[in-house]
Amino acid sequence: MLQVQLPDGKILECADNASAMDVAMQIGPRLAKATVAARIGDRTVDATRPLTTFTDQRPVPLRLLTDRDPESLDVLRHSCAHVMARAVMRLFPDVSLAFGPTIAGGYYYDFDLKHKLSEDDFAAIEAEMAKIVGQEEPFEQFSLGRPEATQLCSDLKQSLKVEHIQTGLAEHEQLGFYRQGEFVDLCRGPHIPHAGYIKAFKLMSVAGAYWKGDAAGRQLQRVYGTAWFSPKDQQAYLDQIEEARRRDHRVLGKKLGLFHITPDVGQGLCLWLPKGARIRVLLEEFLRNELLQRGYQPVYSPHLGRVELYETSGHFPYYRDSQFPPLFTAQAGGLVDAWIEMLKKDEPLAEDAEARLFQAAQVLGVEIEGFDLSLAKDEKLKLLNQWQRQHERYLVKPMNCPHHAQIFKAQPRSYKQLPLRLFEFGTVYRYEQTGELNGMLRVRGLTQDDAHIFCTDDQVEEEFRNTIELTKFVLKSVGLSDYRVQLSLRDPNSNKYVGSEENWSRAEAALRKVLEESGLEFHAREGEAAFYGPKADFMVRDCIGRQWQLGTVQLDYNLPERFQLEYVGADNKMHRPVMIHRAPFGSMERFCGMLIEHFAGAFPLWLAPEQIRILPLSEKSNDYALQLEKELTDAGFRVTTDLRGAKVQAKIRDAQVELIPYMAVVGPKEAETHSAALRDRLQGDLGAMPVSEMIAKLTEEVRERSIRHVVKSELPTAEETSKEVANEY
RNA sequence: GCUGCUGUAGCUCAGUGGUAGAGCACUUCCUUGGUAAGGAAGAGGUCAUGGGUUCAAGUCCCAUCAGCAGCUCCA
Repeated sequence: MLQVQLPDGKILECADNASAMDVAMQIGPRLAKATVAARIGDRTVDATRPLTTFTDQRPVPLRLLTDRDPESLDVLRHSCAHVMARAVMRLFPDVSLAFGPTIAGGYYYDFDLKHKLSEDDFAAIEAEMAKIVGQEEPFEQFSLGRPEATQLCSDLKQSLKVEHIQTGLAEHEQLGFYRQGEFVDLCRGPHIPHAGYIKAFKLMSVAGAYWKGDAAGRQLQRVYGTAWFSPKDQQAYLDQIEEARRRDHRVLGKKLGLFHITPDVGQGLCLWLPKGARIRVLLEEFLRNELLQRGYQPVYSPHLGRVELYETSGHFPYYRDSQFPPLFTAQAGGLVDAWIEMLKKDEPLAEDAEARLFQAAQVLGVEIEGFDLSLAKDEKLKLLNQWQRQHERYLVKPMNCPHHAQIFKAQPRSYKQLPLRLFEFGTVYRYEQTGELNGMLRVRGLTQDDAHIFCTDDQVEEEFRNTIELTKFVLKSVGLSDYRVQLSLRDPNSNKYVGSEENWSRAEAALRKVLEESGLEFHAREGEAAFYGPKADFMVRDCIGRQWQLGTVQLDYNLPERFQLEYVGADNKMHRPVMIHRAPFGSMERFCGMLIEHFAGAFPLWLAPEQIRILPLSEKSNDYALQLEKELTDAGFRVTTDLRGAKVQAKIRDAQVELIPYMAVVGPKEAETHSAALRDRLQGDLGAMPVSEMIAKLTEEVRERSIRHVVKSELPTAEETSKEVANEY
């Protein structure tokens, strides 16, 4: 007999070869019907295979998973991925399968296929899937040794699977497969008992993807789908996607006149229209006041800096490809620069090509003493670099920190001045890849609410704690309360990082300690750190459950080293300060873009670009309306008056559509009593009230920075999209 | 950067080789109103750009630019 222990501690006696399904049946047929999979320890397993195949532990620690457990959805979706692959294979027999894991909200499967899939194919695939689901065939697991597994995949003409067994799975002695009817797939599982458990599914989109995520590798076609235990759940999911689409900041930004991006200015370069700029100014003023109170000092730095500055900081060599190319004052600068880059590459430059470069350089007035084409590569590089250093080269700044480091260096520093907190809304430019650009969320010119804190080793913890507090305060003020922190640490197996082992360990330990003490939800991730230090990023969830990376705090032991920053300590010796980079908003562009989506364009009163619109009943009341506009403007509000010769209903509708928080309807009655009929965008008519009362009410709402009208997502939010390929080997 | 899709009026879009269209917005006129669209008239286009095929191209082909989705990247 096999002993099984359920979550409530109860022990059941079962047959030696019992499966989770058998256990469920033993408890009750209704439970058995609802059972989808099972959990043994922290592993999700098939409900239909003997428990003894999964564990040697006795009694077996078993938790049955029904369609109500979140883990079950992953199982269902992965099975649905198999169903989809099977359908695709029936329609396109020459298809070669890659991977088909679950992801947040659904699943995908990558195909290598001659036929170019498009959404037009979805109906046929879905129809085939419906047939498969209707047949309710079971998923049957079996294992093979390496040679047999390789042979099987090869017989099935699945070359990608063969490749994967030989490379990615080189360590595995036994390889698992699942069979469903004629469809066999190399797969770790687990799966639902049979396809009939899929009560709702839908193909969502098709896109390109790379084999094993390698941009240099083969391009595959990826079909995304979703699957649910009930059509109702699926509809709720589709509704949420629709809601996200409605909130798209690019659409709202256009509709509400907040910002504009045009190829006439350049890709990824954002124009802030008056109303969008208004929101930004308000946020900047809010933060500036807060920083001044917290002992920060404002600084300004130029948009350009010498290339050498960024060579010193390390940014230029490391990020060269994602920066705008250097600017040269000498005419031939670009040519020499390109020449150097070509020489640096391993493949040798054709001799006549280099001769022509040399000639062109000479035409452009480059004179390099002692240069000869017959010189060794290193010699040539030395002379060309020497020429470059004798001529000015500038970079549009990709980072503010080197400038701020220079401000620190501008005078001798004493420990008494530390911590020195320098802040600037600094605009930086980065040459992001075309495919990455996305409205205001990913741009090529962005303004960071940047600051650098220079402090002693002893102050690091306290300063880091303060920045965490600041970020918490800022997020709270704009009504963002659902967030957690991602602590990004170095990848111990990589050598892309600069700085000593010891500094890294110290920095990582300090961050972890403060985060632990802060009570914030945080999780650590290795390999996500910046090249110069570990960081803590604020991952903020908006009102419909999407996650955004906004504020960031980064520790840096490296830059002070590179810039040779020093201060005089109490011991009259020179010491190296530590630098903390921090930006509670992150970038103004990204933050505002996120806020637009979070509020669906309906900003709270304190941030609304237009707070009140005065609607005169007819032209007869225009004079009073304008008088009221002046009064409200003097009281500090952002007000306009709708003087069009339209009916008040039409004016109301337009103001509603433009998401103006308050309307003030005025007619002869109001003019007589110096009042206004206030209309709340959300609650409707609030009735007439004296102007003084209205000012008091709205002033209070601004002062409190009240947030109303934010919807809360009904759906459980998908856990952050994991990079791991679940369900796959 | 890669793969795929898209580009027609300020906006949203229709137009499948034969005279450039609609709704909204805009302008003017009428209407002077009490909480989500009053009426009429008018103006607005090098059909993204450049080539090509054709008697004829918004429509077919090629290139470029830009946008969208996904991948890859993100100091």
